[in-house]
Amino acid sequence: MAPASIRDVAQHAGVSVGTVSNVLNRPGEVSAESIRRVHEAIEALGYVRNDAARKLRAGVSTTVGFVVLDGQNPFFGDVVRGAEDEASGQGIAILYGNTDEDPKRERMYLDLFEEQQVRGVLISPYGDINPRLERLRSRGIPAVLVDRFSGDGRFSSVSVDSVNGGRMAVEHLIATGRRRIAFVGGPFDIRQVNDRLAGARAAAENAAEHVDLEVVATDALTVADGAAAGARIIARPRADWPDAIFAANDLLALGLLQALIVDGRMLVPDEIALIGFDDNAFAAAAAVPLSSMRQPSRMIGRTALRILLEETADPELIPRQTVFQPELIVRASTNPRR
Amino acid sequence: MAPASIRDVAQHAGVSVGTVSNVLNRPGEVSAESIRRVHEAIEALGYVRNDAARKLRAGVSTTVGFVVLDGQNPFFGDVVRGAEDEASGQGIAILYGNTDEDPKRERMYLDLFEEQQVRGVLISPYGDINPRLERLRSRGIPAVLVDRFSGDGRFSSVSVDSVNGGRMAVEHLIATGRRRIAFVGGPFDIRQVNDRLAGARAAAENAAEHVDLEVVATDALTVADGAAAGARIIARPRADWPDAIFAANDLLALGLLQALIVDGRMLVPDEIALIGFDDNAFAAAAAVPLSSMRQPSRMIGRTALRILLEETADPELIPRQTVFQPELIVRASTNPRR
DNA sequence: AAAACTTTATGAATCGATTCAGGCTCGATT
DNA sequence: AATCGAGCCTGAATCGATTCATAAAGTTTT
Repeated sequence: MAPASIRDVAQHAGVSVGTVSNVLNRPGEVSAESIRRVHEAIEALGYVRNDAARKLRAGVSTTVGFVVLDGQNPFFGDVVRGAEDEASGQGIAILYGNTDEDPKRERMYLDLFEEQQVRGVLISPYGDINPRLERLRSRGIPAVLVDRFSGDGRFSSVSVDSVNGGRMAVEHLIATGRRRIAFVGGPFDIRQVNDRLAGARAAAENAAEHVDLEVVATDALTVADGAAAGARIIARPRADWPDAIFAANDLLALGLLQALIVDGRMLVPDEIALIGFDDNAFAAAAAVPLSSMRQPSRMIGRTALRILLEETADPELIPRQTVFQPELIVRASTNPRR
Repeated sequence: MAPASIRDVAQHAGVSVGTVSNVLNRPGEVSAESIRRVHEAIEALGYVRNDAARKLRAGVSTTVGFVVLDGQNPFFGDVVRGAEDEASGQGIAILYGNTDEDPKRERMYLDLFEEQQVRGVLISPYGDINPRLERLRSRGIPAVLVDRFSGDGRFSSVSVDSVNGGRMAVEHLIATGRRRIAFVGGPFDIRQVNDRLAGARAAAENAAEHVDLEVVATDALTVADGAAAGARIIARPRADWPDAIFAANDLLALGLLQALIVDGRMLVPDEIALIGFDDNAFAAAAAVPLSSMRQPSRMIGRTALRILLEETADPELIPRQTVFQPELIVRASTNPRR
């Protein structure tokens, strides 16, 4: 049997289709009696609104697209979760796309979202997609950048102050008595990596005492690259080891932690302190719980979605940049030396 | 300017709307000349198909819903990724919903997916949702269970043989010389936990020599619960420690690893061997790389999506249960004692 | 009691892509 | 020369919810 349509409901309730629609969308303008009968009919027939027809006529969409840079990174998982929390309260579902830093996939998902006429798009962008986003906007689909400051201010964005985060991380290392600090991270064309390094440099230069800051470059922000960097570091003569490492994100830090274990002896934190960035779920869960610069990842997702919905409600809104401050989370990996 | 519709394209190309539609959907029945001109018009006008209208008339959907039990667990992240890989090749997008084991959220997402008339639903179910899924099926929306064997065979499912996995894990511990084994896991109303324990018991009983198997129950499969269980274990007199632990999943194992470190001395693997289940990305990345029973998580997602699409193509297909075998991945955490 | 509002209900028109019965052209067959 | 069929195209009808001009019924004001 074909699923019930609004016409069936109207017939069953003894009212017109217009009234059924009004019950569903503006119950204030309908009598209590009609509401009751319509709901009864809906119940009896198991009626479910056809979202395609609704979208076609009314032009309102109940989905939001989210294009994520790296689905494997728990940080993005948390951001999506935050957006989902905010969305589900409003009956909105999330169309999810993972690009793995592939511009082709990025484009594909934006095309798909345009066909779907989503209500809006959240995106942690990889390539230069301003033109694509402008085009979406011209079709009434706004976009909010996530985890990326919109330099030119053409779109709203929600991000974290990475420069300040880098500064705080290195200041913390200095405060715990370390003076020979290594920054592990890369590639430097990722904005966040650059910013975190800049902050680290600022902290090292402004320190009361002399602080060494060396840079150990990695190819990507992964556990494997972190482990490789760690192996390179401890392959040096012991005298050349740093006494602290600031990793550009927690994945690198986890890799480093793995490399900094020799003969069952954990070098962290007594020989080498270690601090990461993100404070993902696995930072606290590491063998030596990791100090980290917490990004309010869930809040980032919530906020981005909220801004997006505000912009769909009023397309004249001027784009705004929301920047959160990271928070220093101190755990065992940066305990002062014994 | 309103976005171009198929009518605008037809006018611009000097053909009828029917022809444009044919170019898009069955190019074989259209002359080369028409195809050329239609494509030219599409290009010139920046036409994008309106998926809502298409869905309404043709009844075909380009989205698939995926309801996930625990979005924080990297295992599910991988499964989603696998489904996404398979989907994106077919121009299908994934509507993503995370339930966090909340039956209310589960129901909400299924309602949402029904309104959306998704092509089908992938779900790692929590509560008893057979009635809801039957209803979806009666509306032409098939469902495939993920990471859960469909006992009654009413739906297709893709899962992993947890009993066998549990057996293999414990056999491996025995083979490396351990005889006092602890199973850490819970709650036992989660099917997988029960199955893994059953497999573990079988291995212990069938061993050539006598093997002790104790059960340390946890409230959930999280890192925190793992750490708590580990703390309880090493609080005992040393003589009562097990010499190996089989954790019901990797999250627990990571928590255990954290607890099994005393005075900077890592007890794993020399005092206590440790093996997990899932082989998520953080198992290999742990301070002591974790042995684990690998679930082919990405393949699970791919396979589930493929089966789903086959069922949408032919609703008469009989549900089938696909069961993968887990694979033993040996890493340092179960190295033989030195 | 008439006029002026209010409140509520009606149902045809509409959104844009697809479908399909019917029509046109042109070469092949009889 | 008439008939037929293949190939291609046309455009009205359709999917189901929303919107809105119109109307009916009821209430208040004069």
